[in-house]
Amino acid sequence: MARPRTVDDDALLDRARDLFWRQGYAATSLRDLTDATRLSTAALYNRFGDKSGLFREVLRRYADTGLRDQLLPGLAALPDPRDAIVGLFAALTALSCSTETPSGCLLINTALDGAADEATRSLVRERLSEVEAFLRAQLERAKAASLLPPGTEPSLAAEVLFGAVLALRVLARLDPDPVRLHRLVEANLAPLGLTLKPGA
Amino acid sequence: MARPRTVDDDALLDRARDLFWRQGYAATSLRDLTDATRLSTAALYNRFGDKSGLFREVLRRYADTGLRDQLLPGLAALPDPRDAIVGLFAALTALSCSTETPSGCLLINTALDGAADEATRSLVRERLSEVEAFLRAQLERAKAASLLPPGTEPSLAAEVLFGAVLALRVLARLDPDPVRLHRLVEANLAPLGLTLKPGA
DNA sequence: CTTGTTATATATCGATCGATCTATTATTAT
DNA sequence: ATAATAATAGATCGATCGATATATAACAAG
Repeated sequence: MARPRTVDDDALLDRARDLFWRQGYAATSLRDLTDATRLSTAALYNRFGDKSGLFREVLRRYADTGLRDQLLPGLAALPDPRDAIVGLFAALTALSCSTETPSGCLLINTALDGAADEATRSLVRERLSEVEAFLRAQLERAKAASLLPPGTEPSLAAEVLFGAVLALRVLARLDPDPVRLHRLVEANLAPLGLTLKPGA
Repeated sequence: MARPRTVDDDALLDRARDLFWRQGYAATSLRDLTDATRLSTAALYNRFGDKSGLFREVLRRYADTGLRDQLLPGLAALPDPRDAIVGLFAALTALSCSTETPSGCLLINTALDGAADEATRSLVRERLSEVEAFLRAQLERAKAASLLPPGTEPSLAAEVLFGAVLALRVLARLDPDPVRLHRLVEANLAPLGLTLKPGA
């Protein structure tokens, strides 16, 4: 019983996401956002309250569509937990090497952005911790099935692999050399007897 | 043959550094900078050209005083290259755990800041690559002296350890838990037979 | 003391920032 | 048809942004 929206949230948030991703939060102006979304500031504020609220919605969608809804559940359903771990790194490496998307990870960029308010930082921590939780769960599955080198501690190994994720995503923005990124990932997977290469 | 400066560059850049470090480049205004330095915008522009020029000078001093001038040369002079590597991680871990300094690394924060111009990004890459070069040099020294596990490739190990540095510094801002940071560093040093603990 | 040079402060520039007010449009429910 | 509701555009708000023009202050060299 109201006027219908001319731009749906998904398309709107995707366009805003690309701006925030490339330029950062502070460097992306309302003017940039209205130009990209073809919507007035009034319309944006009616939906999201303010710029920070829009940004948080962008972050949520970024994390949800990128990880929570698609990638992680699919990987967790794999019979072999080692494939789940390798699959995550394969996806993140491919994303880091892609030229169609801005380099680096929007969540990690935001984690290092000192201008982010506490609500935003909290959201970032929550979503990034889901990645580590995924790794820990798969490593525990793998350990229970004796698929890991003896003495491997799932919780500690998950922290180390999560660190590898952070390094990968930072390096993707710092020096996006696909060869180097692959080398880094392989070196971090090797101690667990894992590799990106499918037939090895 | 000219009017003397009322504030020396070192003190000025230190105060500006703390602002950029905590808030980021875009979120730090000229007003913030003039308040902190007790200098007018005209004086700042006379010295540094513009805000970006001031920021680059801050970055240079940050990298020089933190790494190039003091830490790395002292470590490189140690007789045992393993002590040099461990010493670097000990210093970075202590810095990451300190509450007297803003969390995280200004260079890495800037690397992920999409608003940085190319001159700034180039400076960041150059200074961070010095860290990896240091690690590579020490690992080569160690390999030559047969101080590393057999088969260790210095260049690859340096990339992995540099990744650990990135992860450490990101995690310091994301979740600055000293216990966790130490655990991460130890886990990354262990494969090379190294440890932070001096008597082990 | 004068001249030249540099550092600084004050005042202010136009532009742009995020945000809001008012009015209008498009829809559903009655 | 009419009323109620929500979405949007257009205009504009005061504040603040980075930057600059002008004038003054403090020193060294002659």
